[in-house]
Amino acid sequence: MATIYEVAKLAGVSPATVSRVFNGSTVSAAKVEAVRAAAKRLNFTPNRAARSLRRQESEVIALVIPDIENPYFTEMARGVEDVAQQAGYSVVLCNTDAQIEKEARYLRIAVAEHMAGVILAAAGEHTNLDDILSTGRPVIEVDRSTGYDIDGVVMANRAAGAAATESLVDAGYRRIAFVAGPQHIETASERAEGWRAVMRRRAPEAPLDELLHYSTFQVDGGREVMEQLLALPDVPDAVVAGNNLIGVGAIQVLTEHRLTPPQIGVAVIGSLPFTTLSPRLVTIVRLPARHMGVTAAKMLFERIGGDRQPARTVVLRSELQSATVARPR
Amino acid sequence: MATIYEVAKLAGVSPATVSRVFNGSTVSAAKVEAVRAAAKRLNFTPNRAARSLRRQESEVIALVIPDIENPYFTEMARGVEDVAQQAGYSVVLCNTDAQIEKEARYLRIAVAEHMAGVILAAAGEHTNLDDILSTGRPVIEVDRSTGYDIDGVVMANRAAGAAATESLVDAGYRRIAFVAGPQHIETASERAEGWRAVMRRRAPEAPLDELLHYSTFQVDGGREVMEQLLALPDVPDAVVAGNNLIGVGAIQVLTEHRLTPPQIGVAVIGSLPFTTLSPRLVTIVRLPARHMGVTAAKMLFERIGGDRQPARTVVLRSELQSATVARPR
DNA sequence: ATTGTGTATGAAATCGATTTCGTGTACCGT
DNA sequence: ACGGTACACGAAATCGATTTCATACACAAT
Repeated sequence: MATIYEVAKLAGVSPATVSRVFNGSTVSAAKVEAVRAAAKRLNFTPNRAARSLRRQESEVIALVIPDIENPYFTEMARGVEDVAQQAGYSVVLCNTDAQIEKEARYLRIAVAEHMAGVILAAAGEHTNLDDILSTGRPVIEVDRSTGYDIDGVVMANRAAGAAATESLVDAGYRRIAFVAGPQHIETASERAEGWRAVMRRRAPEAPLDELLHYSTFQVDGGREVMEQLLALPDVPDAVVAGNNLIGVGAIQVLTEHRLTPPQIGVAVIGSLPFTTLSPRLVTIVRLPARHMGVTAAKMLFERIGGDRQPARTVVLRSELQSATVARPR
Repeated sequence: MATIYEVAKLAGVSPATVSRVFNGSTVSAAKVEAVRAAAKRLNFTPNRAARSLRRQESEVIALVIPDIENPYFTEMARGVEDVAQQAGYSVVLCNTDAQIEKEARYLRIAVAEHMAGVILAAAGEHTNLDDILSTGRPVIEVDRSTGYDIDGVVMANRAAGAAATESLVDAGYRRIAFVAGPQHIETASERAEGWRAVMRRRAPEAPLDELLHYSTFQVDGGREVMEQLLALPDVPDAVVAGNNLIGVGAIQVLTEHRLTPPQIGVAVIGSLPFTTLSPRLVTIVRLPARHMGVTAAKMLFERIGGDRQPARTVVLRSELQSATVARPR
């Protein structure tokens, strides 16, 4: 590992000049040439630790997400990664498992490592950003808001919930259950509100309180609630899954019970990238996760670049990827 | 951000003593107490950049994988993350998209950042580890070997390919196609060899050359080859997918053609965590990806801890998660 | 009493890049 | 020709923690 001093000696200049060459300051063409040649010959790469110590900032950003195994978040991570790579930054992926303590630990590390910024999909409702924000480091919230006045990118959750429900109503279903995520997570309750609004308007006879079930945003959560729904005396004729994993769980259970669309209507909020379903049997409301990652990363780099405008929130719209066909009579 | 100097001043000791308190050197009980109190009061966290500059090593490891959106690799990442977190390290996730250039870039960063070590699922066959190994940093290869004499964790690919194939033969299929990944990736060719060996022995009449198809390790690759197979004059009666994503693609196409098991036999090497298939219709040979990550991370930390024994390779066995039922007559 | 063996601790050097400060030179306008 | 401005560039300070080196003291052994 060659240092800037060795390069300087070989090129016959001072270390300061070497630094200037690599950071685009004014250096005469001849010396630039000499430094470049020396650097190449010694296979020089600047020591990032030294740089970030001096600069008080490293070329690393943290992406903090609650579930690394959820394709929704990996798709988002992919978007973040692509933008970061372009900007010459690396991404530290921090999986919090939806636990505040793990999240807090990672946020502390982000500060201690002088990371350039953080993109955060909060683990719960009590995320504390006081410390990190007081250092001036930019934080972008994604998917869920934190209650702080910071930049963010969220999905139009209410609209997504409504679109999913609407599609089932259009197909002729009426007794439509909604399997939401944890009640205290805003993504979950907002999507449920979308469902509720459509139900009130278009299926006013349906007993909403019986049809709404909170769960976890995971496959097992979806399975569990779906089993419960099927055991009900008055089984719903359709179900909206509050996220992709709940959808997977619900459909698994339905398949096991040999109850598949269109016998029962199914709508999922979020994509199912690795399913093997026949398209067009299930309503899928696609959430642009990759785009969310890209947008958040771009905002983050604007802030890193020194942008000081007031905080913004970008709301991304969902898209009907496939719609349930009409219910058989 | 309090520094060690401020803590020292508040505690009435020298910075050296503060450092010693946090790094477990001999300090009198009274001063330990004073330093701890001062540190807590100032909310002191050691500056990682300064530490890694001095120590020539940071508490970060790199996990380099070819496809962050493949659940196989995220499952692995999960295992790595858990072990790293326990050890107090962070994980930088590096997605190479199977491109050597991106991979080389990340490896360069790993060196420049003085990362403590690297876990690498190689992008291709030409990974160059000369530079990073010459720095003495440990590298653990996972899933695919690199040709260097380093620690590694791989799957028993031949056995996995054989088990998948065997299950289909047992179920009564004979004309079993194999959709492999890219020919030059060892994982792909080894699994194909497992298939070939079983076919030779138990279905000697099958035309192996016609039945083996190389593709990409992605959903689209699986779709493409499956379409081709179905267009053949002499359609195979079963298919083995060389990895999870190929399996997804193949099953998607089969579903679209209304050709589902057991009309055609299907075996997949790798899990399909988010499918909604009826269990027991498709053979699934589970690969212990999480365990691979855990094992690799443990090996890495042994090396980071100074272990100098000769390189080891751990081979993990696959497991028959579900077996295709007998072919209908 | 003297030498030896630790232990506790502070002063100062160190890691390697960046950046401030100051000097020297070239070029411009008048 | 002279003051002024800009540029090129080296010396040295700096970022914050770790670590070496040296010192001081306590206690044991001779």
